[in-house]
Amino acid sequence: MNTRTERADQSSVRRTQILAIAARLIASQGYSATTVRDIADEAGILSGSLYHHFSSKEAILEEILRSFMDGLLARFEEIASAGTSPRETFDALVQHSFLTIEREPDAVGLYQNESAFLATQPGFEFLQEKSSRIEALWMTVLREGQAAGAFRGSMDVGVVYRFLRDSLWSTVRWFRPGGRHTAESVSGHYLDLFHNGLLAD
Amino acid sequence: MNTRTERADQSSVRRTQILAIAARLIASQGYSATTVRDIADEAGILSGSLYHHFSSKEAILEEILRSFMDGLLARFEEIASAGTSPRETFDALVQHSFLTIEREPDAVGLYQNESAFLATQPGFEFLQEKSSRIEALWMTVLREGQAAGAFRGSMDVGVVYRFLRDSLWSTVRWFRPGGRHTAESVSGHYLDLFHNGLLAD
Amino acid sequence: MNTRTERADQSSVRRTQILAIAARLIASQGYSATTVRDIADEAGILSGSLYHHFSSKEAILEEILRSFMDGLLARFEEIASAGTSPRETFDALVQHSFLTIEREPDAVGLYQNESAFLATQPGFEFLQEKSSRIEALWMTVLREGQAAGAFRGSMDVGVVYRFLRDSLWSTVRWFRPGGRHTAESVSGHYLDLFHNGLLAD
Amino acid sequence: MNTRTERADQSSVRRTQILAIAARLIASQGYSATTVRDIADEAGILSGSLYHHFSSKEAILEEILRSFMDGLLARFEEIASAGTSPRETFDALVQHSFLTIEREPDAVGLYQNESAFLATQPGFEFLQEKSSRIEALWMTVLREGQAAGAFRGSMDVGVVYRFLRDSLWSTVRWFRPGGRHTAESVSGHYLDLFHNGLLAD
DNA sequence: GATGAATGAGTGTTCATTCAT
DNA sequence: AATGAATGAACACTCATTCAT
Repeated sequence: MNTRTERADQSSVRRTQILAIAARLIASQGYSATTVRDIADEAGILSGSLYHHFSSKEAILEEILRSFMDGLLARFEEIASAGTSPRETFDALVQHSFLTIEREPDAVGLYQNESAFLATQPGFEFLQEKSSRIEALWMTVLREGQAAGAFRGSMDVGVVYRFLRDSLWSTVRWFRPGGRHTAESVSGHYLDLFHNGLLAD
Repeated sequence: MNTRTERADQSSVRRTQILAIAARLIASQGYSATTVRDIADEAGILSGSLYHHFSSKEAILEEILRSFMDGLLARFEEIASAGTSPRETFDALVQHSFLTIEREPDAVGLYQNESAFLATQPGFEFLQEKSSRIEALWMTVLREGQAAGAFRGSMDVGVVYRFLRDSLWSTVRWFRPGGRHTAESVSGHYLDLFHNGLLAD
Repeated sequence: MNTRTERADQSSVRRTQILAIAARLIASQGYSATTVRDIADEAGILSGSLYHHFSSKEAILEEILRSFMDGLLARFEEIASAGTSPRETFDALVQHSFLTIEREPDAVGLYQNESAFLATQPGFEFLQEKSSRIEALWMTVLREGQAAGAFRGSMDVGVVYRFLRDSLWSTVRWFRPGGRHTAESVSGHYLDLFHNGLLAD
Repeated sequence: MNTRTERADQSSVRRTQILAIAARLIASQGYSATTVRDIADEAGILSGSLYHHFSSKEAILEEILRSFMDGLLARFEEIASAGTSPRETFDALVQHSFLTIEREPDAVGLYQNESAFLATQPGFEFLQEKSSRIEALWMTVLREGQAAGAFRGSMDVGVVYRFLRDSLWSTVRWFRPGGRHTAESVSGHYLDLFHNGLLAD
């Protein structure tokens, strides 16, 4: 590996470190309560030095969200196009979601807290677009499941999707890696509840 | 009604107006992105004049959250002590929750966005305390339902509660009064899903 | 005079003070080398307090230039429409210009230093417009003077105007009120030179 | 030519390029509004790399001004000591000045905009000194012209010099090489006006 | 109860400059 | 001769808060 490549890699490493730090702080304090000085302090540099790597505070936020959404959508699309039955696909989508919460809790938390407001802001239109595509993908699975007789046909799929989605992603607030739960165990509880409901019999 | 009472009432009216404005702004933009000037502008006064009504920006936030939590807990306790069956109690709790979202969407939204971070801040310990009591109340209903054979006994009540709670309150993000849904219709969808689950048969 | 009027006047007084301070500093150091702290320091307030009176540093600059240009153009138009002979009008324009330099040397100096660059900047289009109208007004006087046989007909009026204008307004760099020269004496020298030229006979 | 000399020449070429770029940017935007990054960008290098050629931003400015002033004064001295008549000398000084504006508009423009402020700054005393010598040289020509009966004796030579100088050098703001005017044509207009004045007869 | 002027701390960002590589 | 990461000071501007009027 030559010197130029090493340097580019180091640069990439530095950027990635900063993005991780920023994601953590923004996820826990909120975007506007997190200062660039907070981020720089944790990165061990001065706040002005951040601008060597990123053009603005907002650009950091955008990069975190964009790469999170891109990765998530890509993986969801793989799962949806795997040719499995609607119920199997649904279960796999759920399992991957909990895996994502386990692996990237900061990006998930940040998205949960900030995306509603950001989606309307210039430069963040991609949030709307990606989440629409994710919604369409889940809705398709639910509708196909109804058509195939796997899911109850009487439900309003649009409303059900929202209940499922919110219940799933809100998990990030209490399910943190290293605690009592794993992605797998939470997935299990989630699927049991949403498959069968609360009622006995 | 004497002059003193009238004045106190006017003051109270003004306070209530300001609290409503603040709740709306904070719910939509977040606490730290909402300035006291934003609030004052909407109230038609100068920002400094807010301090005749409230001692600080934080005090406004606290008052909104405290009265919201107090009211909610009080009503939940009424419902829980009505002597109905666990399933009836559960359904009533759900219905009242959606009614609360319909009536006080700003307080609910604000609570959803800010409470996680605030709960650890000095002066906001009451958030932790009230929400613990609410949690205990719901958990009791769920456990009693299991004991009575109404709810499936195999579920982890703690995890189920979180799924139920998050799904329910997150509704505030898409169910706004005056839209396609009413508290009643959303309640219906919610109870159908959580009672019976997704799966057919 | 009631309290409200007094206060509005004080406010106006404060603004005027700040504008005068800013004009002086910007005229001597340049706009971008003059900081809002420089201005605030001289005004005896903190830099942030300037924003109670003006929305931005640029707004201060704009207000100085706009009121200067408006006043100058208005007076020039009065002079040009007084019905005097071309030569009398010309002399009066010159005399008023030197009077302006004597009375508002900071605005004149600031205009000399910054207007060329600013004229192309958004929000400062008025500079171009006003100076075009001033140019048209002088050119008319010069052309009428040629037509009337008062001024030599062989000269290129456009070029001559520029020589006259630059020589006149550049005076601000060395003719400061309170020095060896007065507006009247400098006017005399200027008119003698430009009327009769350098050459003897 | 040996390697060392070649290298020094390359270095010299690079320096000259950078000086030309800097002169152009500073002339059009002003010194403090021109960043070292602006200069480096146009030179195709990073801003830090400028410091291999110049010790500071100020050193660039100084070098531009010093070489401009040295060249101008040297040429003026040649003209003044050519033994021609005062009027011929005067005309030659004017002609050379316009030639200088045509050849080095950036240095001239930069000097016009910045020298008044810079002259008082440490490290730029040479500006004062050179311009004093230039002034003395022109004043001598004017006085000798008066003594010889070529120029009118009634004029205040000090004031006249300033009018002549400002009118001449301000030309840089509107006379740019490649436009409608040449140094020669502008010289002609200038000399006609200042020789003979505006008035007919 | 409200104004308007001001404070003082802090915000995101820019800049000339340094230096190991 | 140039890079790229960093510095440290400064910048324009914002904010919650205070207080005399």
